[in-house]
Amino acid sequence: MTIKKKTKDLILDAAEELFAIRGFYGVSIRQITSKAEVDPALASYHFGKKKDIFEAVMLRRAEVLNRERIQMLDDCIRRAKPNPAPLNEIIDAFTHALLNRSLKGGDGWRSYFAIIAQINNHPELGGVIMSQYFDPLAKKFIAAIQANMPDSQDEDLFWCYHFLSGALTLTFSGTERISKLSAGVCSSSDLDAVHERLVPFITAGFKAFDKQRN
Amino acid sequence: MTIKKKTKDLILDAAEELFAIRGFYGVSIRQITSKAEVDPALASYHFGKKKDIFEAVMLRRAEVLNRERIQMLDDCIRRAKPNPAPLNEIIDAFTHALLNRSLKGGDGWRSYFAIIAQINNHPELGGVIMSQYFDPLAKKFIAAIQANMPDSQDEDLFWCYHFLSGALTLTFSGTERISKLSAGVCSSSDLDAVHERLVPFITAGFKAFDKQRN
DNA sequence: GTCTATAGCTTGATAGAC
DNA sequence: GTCTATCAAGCTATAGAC
Repeated sequence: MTIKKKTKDLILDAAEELFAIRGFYGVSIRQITSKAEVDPALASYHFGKKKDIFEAVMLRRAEVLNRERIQMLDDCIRRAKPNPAPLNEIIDAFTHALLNRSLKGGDGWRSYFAIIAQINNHPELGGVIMSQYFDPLAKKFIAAIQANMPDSQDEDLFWCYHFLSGALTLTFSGTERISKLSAGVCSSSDLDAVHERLVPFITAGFKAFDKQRN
Repeated sequence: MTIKKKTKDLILDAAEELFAIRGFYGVSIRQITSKAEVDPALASYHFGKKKDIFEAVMLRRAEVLNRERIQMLDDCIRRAKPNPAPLNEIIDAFTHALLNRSLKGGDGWRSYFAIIAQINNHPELGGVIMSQYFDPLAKKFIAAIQANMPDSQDEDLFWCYHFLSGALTLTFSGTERISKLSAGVCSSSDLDAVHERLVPFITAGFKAFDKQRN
């Protein structure tokens, strides 16, 4: 039943796990191929340069993720018609697939999100790689929020999106800081707990800029 | 007038700037000493190992920062007595010194905060270094919030703090992503704009978990 | 597709002269 | 405190045999 994994995937799996912990520069090709139990020369044969391995890691899961998120957004817009979709459902559509994969997707997904968290907060790469993979989707979500808050100002909404992005990616980072800070009351890996709190928190934040309601 | 900087500070300045852009592993000791225009051997003479340079960079600005923040918190608590301090003032006390230094503190401070953003989202270091330097202060702020929202649940507050931390540090990261996403409507470096929006956003988020108000 | 072998660098760290 | 010189190790990347 278990089919032997292709070399390419073995390399990507190993690279994903190592990049998540030590970042791009903290990992060597030899460490990757060693963890993948594959010859070092095969990395450049299959991918080319080290940067190409990293981009392949990024790309592999981005597509499936964004497809799910757009699907959820479209669903909640359709359900609400002819009214605009409720704010909390929009936020949930934005975050649900991510939190869910991060919780139940296995180690590969967890590593992937840890990389995303680092990239998003990286001064050079955040504006390039994150934009490349996620801006088209971000624009769709902001448009949906605009439909819900027609009198709001663009600048407010973009900044709110920015805060959402920061809160969300820190959650992915896999830091156990909140466990220590709360003396065990909270656990970083308890993504159900985040699930229940992130959406109301962010929704309330956006609503603070709804001119119609205030 | 201009006093010649000591070698130690030259090294720290250069290291700070380089670590901010490329992370710990992405920077070599030779790159640091070269930028500092100082002999490579002096790095280990003054600091020891590479990790010691990094920790010296972290430590240098943490103390002055936390002193300012605690001062502001104590002030707003004293002003409100005998009532609990208002939520928005507590959040402002938590963020004001950081945003202000990041805006007007010069390049060194900007680099420092970019490092903080990366560390906070780093799976290994976030739970160690951030806790070490900032958890005592975080606990004071959460206690102040608890005084304002006495019926709230601890678990809710810790998670809200976590979201605050993520939103705040992403702002420091210096990514220009929001500039691109908003097609120029917002600019990452316009920290006045953040100043006006972060506090109401986060305050509203916390209030969503205030049992007394809902 | 896989592996051996290796070229050509750069790295962290230090010993020892001044 | 500063600098020269250097070591051993690790690095990316590839050429060429199988």
